[in-house]
Amino acid sequence: MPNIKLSKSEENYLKSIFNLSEFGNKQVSTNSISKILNIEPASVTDMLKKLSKKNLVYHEKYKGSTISKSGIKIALQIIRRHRLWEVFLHDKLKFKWDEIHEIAEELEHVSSEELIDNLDKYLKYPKIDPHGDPIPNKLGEIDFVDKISISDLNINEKGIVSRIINEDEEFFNLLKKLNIEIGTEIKIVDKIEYDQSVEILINKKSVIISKDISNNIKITKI
Amino acid sequence: MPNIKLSKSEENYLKSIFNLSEFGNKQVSTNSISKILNIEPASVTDMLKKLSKKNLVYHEKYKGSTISKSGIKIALQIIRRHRLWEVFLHDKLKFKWDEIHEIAEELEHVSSEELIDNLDKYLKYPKIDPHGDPIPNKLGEIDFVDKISISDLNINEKGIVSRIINEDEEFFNLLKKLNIEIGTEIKIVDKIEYDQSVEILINKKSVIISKDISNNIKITKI
DNA sequence: TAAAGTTTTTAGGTTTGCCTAAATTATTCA
DNA sequence: TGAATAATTTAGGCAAACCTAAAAACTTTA
Repeated sequence: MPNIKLSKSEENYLKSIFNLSEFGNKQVSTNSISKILNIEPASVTDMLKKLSKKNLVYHEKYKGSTISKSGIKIALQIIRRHRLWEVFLHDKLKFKWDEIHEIAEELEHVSSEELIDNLDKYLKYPKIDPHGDPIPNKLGEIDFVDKISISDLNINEKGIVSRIINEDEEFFNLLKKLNIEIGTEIKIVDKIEYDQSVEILINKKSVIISKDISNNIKITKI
Repeated sequence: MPNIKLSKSEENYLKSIFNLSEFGNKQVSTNSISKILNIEPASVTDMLKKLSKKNLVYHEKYKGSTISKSGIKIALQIIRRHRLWEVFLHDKLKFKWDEIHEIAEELEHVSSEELIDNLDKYLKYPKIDPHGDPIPNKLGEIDFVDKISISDLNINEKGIVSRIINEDEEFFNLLKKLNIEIGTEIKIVDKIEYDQSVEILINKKSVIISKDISNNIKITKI
């Protein structure tokens, strides 16, 4: 397969389509891509045609788009680059958890395979990024640890925080206030039926968090 | 001064113009920029107009271009980014001397001031890059060590290799063969009038190098 | 099931950064 | 010094990646 060199735009589209498709399994609407990338639907259609011609997505007029095998492969490489840079920014350059995403968004488009491989080695082949997201290896293989949310636990069950979905600064600050970070152990004290908020125990202190918050915190059951 | 965000192209032009201008002192011809960037003269004219409108260069029709104060400032920041990345690639990621330029050429356009400052700190504020070129600090200040070439030494004088001008792989391989790298001590054995080649002593072995080669190797006299 | 609403596409523009060909200006040198 | 040559600019085009407005196709719902 001739390693096609893609533009930054094309790479961003592929990454978004992959993310929206839930690992290539779902059809993706033109509108959803438009919203995620903040680009008008008409422009998205243009690009879908282009990616379609390159066999990176299948696009059926007025229906939706599916990412192809080779599209997935490329998307995983971009995600790999992104997450490795995040590890570097966080662990080596001491950036805070919520500052790394934007910079990694730029760095991920520097396309030298050797660069990424050497970076990977330098970082000692990390398996997850600072948000707890798994990092694909050189071959695009990725650990699909099917994570559950806090709200999926029952009363008295325990878990370890393993992944934070929302990457906004606001959310980051909230977690800091709650003393929650990756690795934190939590225990479900109570589940409130009314609004599905959850009372949890963190370091022997109990707090009540909303449904929205608990959905954004993935855990490993213990 | 409102921090204008420049495109990759604009940054590359500014960097080239700065380099050709010998630190802002010389007028630069449209043709010389064209040659360095491998872009047709007509396109260079277009860009010069654009940079002129932004007050980054002064451009006089059919005469030449001069880089402005603010142009120099920006150029120095780009050079700073480039050289810091080169140090990172060489020292941390263990890239070879001749592989780093191309990758740094990409990385230098990732424009986060915080990124570069943290990188600088992480690398312990290096003063020179792997080629021996000085790295501007955050303020754009740069050590102007006025280096002399091998050919400037007289017979029996000694020097330490401090900077390699030519960054091509070929030249790199040649230096490897000659056992020359930054820090190597050399002594002038003889200067051949005929073609201005020089006989030098490296690690007790004597070799004759052409004028072109000796011009590309800067040294510090000892 | 047809009208209304939503989604998607088409058509026609814009900007950026490049190109070629031709015109203009500057320089060289006989 | 003026004719040839070289350097530079102008003019007109092109592709990429956006945009808006309008048309077309799908979906919902009364």
